[in-house]
Amino acid sequence: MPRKTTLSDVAQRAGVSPITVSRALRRPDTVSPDTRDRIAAAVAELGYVPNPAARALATGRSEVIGVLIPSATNAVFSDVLSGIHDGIAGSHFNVQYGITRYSARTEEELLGVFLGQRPAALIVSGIDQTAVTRRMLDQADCPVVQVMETGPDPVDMIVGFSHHDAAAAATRHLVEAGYRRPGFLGARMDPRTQRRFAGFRAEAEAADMFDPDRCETTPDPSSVTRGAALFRALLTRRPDTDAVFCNNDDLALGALFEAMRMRLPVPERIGICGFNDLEMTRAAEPALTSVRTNRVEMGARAAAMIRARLAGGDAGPPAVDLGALVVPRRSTGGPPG
Amino acid sequence: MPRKTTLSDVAQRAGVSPITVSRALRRPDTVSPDTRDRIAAAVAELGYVPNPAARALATGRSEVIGVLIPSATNAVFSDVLSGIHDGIAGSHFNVQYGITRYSARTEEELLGVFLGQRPAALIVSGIDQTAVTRRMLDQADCPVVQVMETGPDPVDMIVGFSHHDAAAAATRHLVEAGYRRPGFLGARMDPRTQRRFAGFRAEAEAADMFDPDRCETTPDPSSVTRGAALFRALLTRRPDTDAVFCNNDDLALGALFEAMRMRLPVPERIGICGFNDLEMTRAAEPALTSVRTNRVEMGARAAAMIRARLAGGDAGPPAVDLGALVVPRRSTGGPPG
DNA sequence: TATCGTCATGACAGCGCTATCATCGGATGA
DNA sequence: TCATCCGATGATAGCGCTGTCATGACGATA
Repeated sequence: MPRKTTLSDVAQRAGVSPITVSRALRRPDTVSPDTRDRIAAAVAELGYVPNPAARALATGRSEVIGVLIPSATNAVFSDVLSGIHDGIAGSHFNVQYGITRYSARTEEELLGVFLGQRPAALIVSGIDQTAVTRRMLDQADCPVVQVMETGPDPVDMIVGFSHHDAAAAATRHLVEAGYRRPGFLGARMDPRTQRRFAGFRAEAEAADMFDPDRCETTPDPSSVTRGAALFRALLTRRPDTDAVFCNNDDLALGALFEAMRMRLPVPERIGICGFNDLEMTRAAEPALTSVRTNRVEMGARAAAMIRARLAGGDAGPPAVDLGALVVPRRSTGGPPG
Repeated sequence: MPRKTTLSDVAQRAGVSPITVSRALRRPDTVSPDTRDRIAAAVAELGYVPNPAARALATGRSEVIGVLIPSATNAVFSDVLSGIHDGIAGSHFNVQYGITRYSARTEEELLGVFLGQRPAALIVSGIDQTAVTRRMLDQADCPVVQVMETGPDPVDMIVGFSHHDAAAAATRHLVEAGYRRPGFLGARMDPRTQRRFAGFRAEAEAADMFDPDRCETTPDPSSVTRGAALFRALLTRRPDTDAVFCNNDDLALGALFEAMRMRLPVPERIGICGFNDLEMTRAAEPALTSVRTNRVEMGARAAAMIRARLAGGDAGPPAVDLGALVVPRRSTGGPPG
């Protein structure tokens, strides 16, 4: 393997000094068009690729955007990641992920690692950081975006939606559809799930329909199988339950299948509402009502805010509420009559 | 923000030279227990975190493992990612992803970027790289692991399974279950999909049951909705089709829902087989037959091979076939009789 | 006792880039 | 005409770390 081409090689080739090449690459307008062209030619001929480590060392700042998410396999977060990737496409930035596995401690550790790299920016999930994490974020001298939620006291910038309000809206939809004995299915019970539960509870209480015995939850991870199990447990304990708000679409799909197995007609005998509006809700039979959250856009917005900030331009408002929309489908068509 | 603590700060605090601290951190056995302890104490007191950029510059080698995958939202790849994360947990390595969007050209570009970072190792998806990509990989002086497939001519190391054989096995299962007019549903039609199709075709032809008119494919991305549409199209054109091998579980789920809408009993009237054995196949009603591929383990193995290689130890065989297993469930219970 | 090898540690230089200040020729204005 | 400014380029130093070689102390060996 031949030695890697360096700035100096390019400089020599173009007949200028290394620093001029550096300038031509980073701020082309500060170099005369003539030399700029010669340098561009030399770069192309030599196939020069800048060494990001050297740049990071000299500037004290890397071009890595650190992203901390609880899980890579949860469709919700991979959508956000996808949006982030869209948002940084065409820039010089790179994305580095850390998976916290829903552990605030792990998040804290990973953040320490990221901070050691002097990241260009940080994206973290949610607003429930430990005190130590919070302090590190406050002191990080780079843009920080919290995603997935809204909240009164962001570290820096925040883009997301209110899980409480979204769940409340879904619950209201169930009530308006004519259901009277709604239940709640939840797994994992992380902070976002808890807020959704709070939204369900608030709205159900407002309609005088809240019954703690109709809330079936587990700290275990969410899955379709778990949704089926929770649904059966709920309907066994409270056979008169006539609707379920599921904390996410996986659970809802499991509930739907279990309802089939139990021969409970959906939506007549029991209504089912999911959360996140994954693609499959549309194609299900019956199609599943769900709550649309703009996850890809969330990631893209976070990336855009970071780019604007780093470019020194106007980054727009520091808090963006992308909202969430109940999408009514047949699974909550209401009881007969 | 106070200046970041450096090696020298730690050295001063511990009363040794910087280079000794460097050694204590990287190869503790080369330093006397006494000084090692003093240095550890100093590191803890000062909260020292090494600067990876400086290390990368000095060694000519970063601690980033570059991973190139077609999509972050496809559950298949996020499982692999998850496995990679498991596999590098506790090491000093970091993972950086590039999303190729199923484009060999994009893969080529991203690889160029990664190579500029002098990664510790590379993980790429599949074996269908462009000539340029292939050359870059051949010349990369770091471990390279191809994942998701097996093949006769790996760049370096490879871990995966034969899509052809896995699809053939699934097709054989359909035949053995008693189905006689099997069809194929495929989307995206990327190289892996094509190989699965080839496996289906080979096995169907062997049983004298191949009919090109029973193959419904689209270059568009895969989704549950798409599965439903392809299923309907196939059953409309060839109403006597009695089983479908779906290229993945999303399509299979869509096919299942569409079969419900069309009132075609599964598995009596039509058998449905998926691919990947995502979690939901178990919970579906009827439960979906699928092909189990060991995606998480694939990522973990790739990471382990890299770690072993970089540690200078025995990395084991350079080609690992993780196999794939047909998991029969009720959706392919066979026609009556 | 002289010699050698080994272990623990240190001095020095340099990885490839950029921040900072310096330089220089030429255009501008009084 | 001379001082002034500006745009384009260069020289220098250093970012924080590690590779390499040097050093010194000590015990083993003959």
